Amino acid sequence: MEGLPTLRDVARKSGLAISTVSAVCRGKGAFYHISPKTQARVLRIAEAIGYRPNQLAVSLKTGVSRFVPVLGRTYRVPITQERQHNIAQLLTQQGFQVLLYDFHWFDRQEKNLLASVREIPFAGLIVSDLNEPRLHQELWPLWRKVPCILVDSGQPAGFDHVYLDRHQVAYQAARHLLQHGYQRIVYTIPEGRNYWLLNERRRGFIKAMKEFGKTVGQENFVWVNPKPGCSYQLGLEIGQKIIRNRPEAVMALNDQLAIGLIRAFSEKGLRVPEDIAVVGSENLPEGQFCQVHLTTVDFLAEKVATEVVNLFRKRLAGDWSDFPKKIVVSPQIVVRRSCGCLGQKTLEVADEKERKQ
Amino acid sequence: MEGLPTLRDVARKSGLAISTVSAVCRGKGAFYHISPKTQARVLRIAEAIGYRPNQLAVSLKTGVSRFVPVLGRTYRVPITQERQHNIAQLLTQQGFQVLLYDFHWFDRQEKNLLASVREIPFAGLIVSDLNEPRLHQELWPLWRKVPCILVDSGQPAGFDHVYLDRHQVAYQAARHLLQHGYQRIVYTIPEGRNYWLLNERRRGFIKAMKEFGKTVGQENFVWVNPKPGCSYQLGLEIGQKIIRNRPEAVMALNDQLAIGLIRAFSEKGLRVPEDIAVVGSENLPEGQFCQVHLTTVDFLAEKVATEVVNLFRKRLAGDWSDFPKKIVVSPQIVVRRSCGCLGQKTLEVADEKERKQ
DNA sequence: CTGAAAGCGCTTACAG
DNA sequence: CTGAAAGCGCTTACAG
Repeated sequence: MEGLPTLRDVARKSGLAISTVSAVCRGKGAFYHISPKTQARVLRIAEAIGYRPNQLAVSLKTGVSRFVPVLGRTYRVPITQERQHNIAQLLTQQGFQVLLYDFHWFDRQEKNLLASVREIPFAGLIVSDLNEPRLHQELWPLWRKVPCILVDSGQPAGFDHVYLDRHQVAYQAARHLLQHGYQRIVYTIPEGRNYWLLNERRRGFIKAMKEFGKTVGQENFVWVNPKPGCSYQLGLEIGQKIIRNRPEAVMALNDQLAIGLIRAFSEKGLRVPEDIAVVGSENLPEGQFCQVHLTTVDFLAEKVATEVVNLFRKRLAGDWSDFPKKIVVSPQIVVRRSCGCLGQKTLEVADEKERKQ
Repeated sequence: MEGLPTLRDVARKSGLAISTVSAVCRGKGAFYHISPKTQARVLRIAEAIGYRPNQLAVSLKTGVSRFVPVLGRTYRVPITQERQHNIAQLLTQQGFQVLLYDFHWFDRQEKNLLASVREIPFAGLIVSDLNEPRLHQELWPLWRKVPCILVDSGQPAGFDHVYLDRHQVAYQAARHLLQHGYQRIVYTIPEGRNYWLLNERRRGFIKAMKEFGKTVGQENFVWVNPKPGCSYQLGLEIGQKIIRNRPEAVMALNDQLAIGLIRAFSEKGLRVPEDIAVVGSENLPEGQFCQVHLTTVDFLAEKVATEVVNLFRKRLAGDWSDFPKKIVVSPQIVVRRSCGCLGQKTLEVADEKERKQ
């Protein structure tokens, strides 16, 4: 830190007062009627010695911070990485300083994380993937009328929340399968976990099944225990087990798991989608490039990120009129080959027919 | 930011002077002979009103910053994400505030990135994946006797540099193939790029080939154009093309590409490794779980991250005795099934035999 | 048009 | 043991 040029250095070099130089550097030269000649000289000197305002001092003085901690759970989870990346990019491009934290670094010590975050005055907070309601409480001491946007985080009371509609994820996938005549459908779902976004998936699945006159029981779920970075292999393992029960279609928790499933089925001589269909969710790039191109439900990370940052800026601008707000982003099914449909157009026609019957 | 409790609030509540409270909060109570009773009272009050020292003010006053910008190129590149994650975790756990930047956000406007970084006084800098020598120059104005550790970044003059040995990556992979009798080996290498780490790979490849009495020509390279997130499919495409020339073994630029290759070969009825061998590099989790478990060269992201952070802290502690230092981390071959070896032990025996001949 | 002065929240000698 | 004072680098009325 030592030796960075300061406003005083520029003032001394230019023979002007600090306040004059400050005004020019902030672009307020015209406002203070400082002559263009003087302004140009100041700017030239500042440039020459490499002066940049010290944001720490600026923040301290003005009480306005540009720091935005972005907390999430991204380790080896491509879809959350993608979203986090998009959020950070938007914030950075808009002049914020992004402090990135991963819950994975703290391992059940989220309090340490939050304590560390509290030491720097921030413009606001973005918190993703916080499913445990008890942790929502922890956020309160951090949060004093400064924007705090939760993302994909259960049902936080008294917080703005932007999330991707998991009910729709499951509903769209199941409906798509049912429309194509698949009857015995199973859904791979993490076991022993019970958070809201997951329940939403279950509910969406059940709703679609009911609409097609089917009941849902234990036999429609396959309990899995996903670990970061290993979804693909989990799909392989689960796929081998599932085969015994001969379902007609599988809804995978995510794309990597789906790709693993497809692999497992092929190895056992089953054809996808003729013998068994697979639908993923997330829409990662690899889904376009596996052996059977994956039909999946796009999580629209970029759209979610945009909504998050827009809401964040709205709050920062002082508009709390609709607080607390829920923004629900609807996912979008992407039809490729893994469930035997013929393309979106054809699908819609089939859909129409079905309704008329 | 408004309304955060300050030292003054604690002082007023406790009826003590600000400096006394400050001493206690910094754990310097004993040093100043402040009575335990007083200390306990101060701490209790601070806790009660949720006081935390404002790091911006602390930095400004002491001239010591805990901010560490970590720059890199991680978008949809699992291996750099892994390394970045490890570095950020170590730094955060050691009390630094990590500012994460991705070159991808700036798209040829790295100057904007650096300008933004310069506005906050930092403890030091970690810069990864900066292969263009012209950009090394840009770092100089940022860097005034504050640690700046480059990672996997070409051959920066006058900077500390920690990198994974790409020469070894290619050498180990090629040698492994040659030891198993594979003759016609091709290496998939990005085309139209010419940076040092890539050249190191070429050199390592050539060295191994020479050691086995083989010459290397254009026919030993397959030029590819990798895009983030699409390596898997690139492998599929390239695999289909490569088949025409019937090589016996392929060294893939990375694991995802390797997995794609294996897929492509299988689809054409070639058996891996009986008909054609594939070696990856990076050692991502998925390599353990693809159809043929991938033999690959581990990039040891965690080890690299540890070296980076250790060197960073050494510099921060004022020890510049060995500056500028190069730390070269050697990768490690991970033998699985995709090149037909029988396991590390057997391999080494084969190796010995070969040398004796 | 320009400059002197106060103060953001803290730490650090230094005086009592 | 405790407190008054200066100052980190900046911004912002306000006086000239």
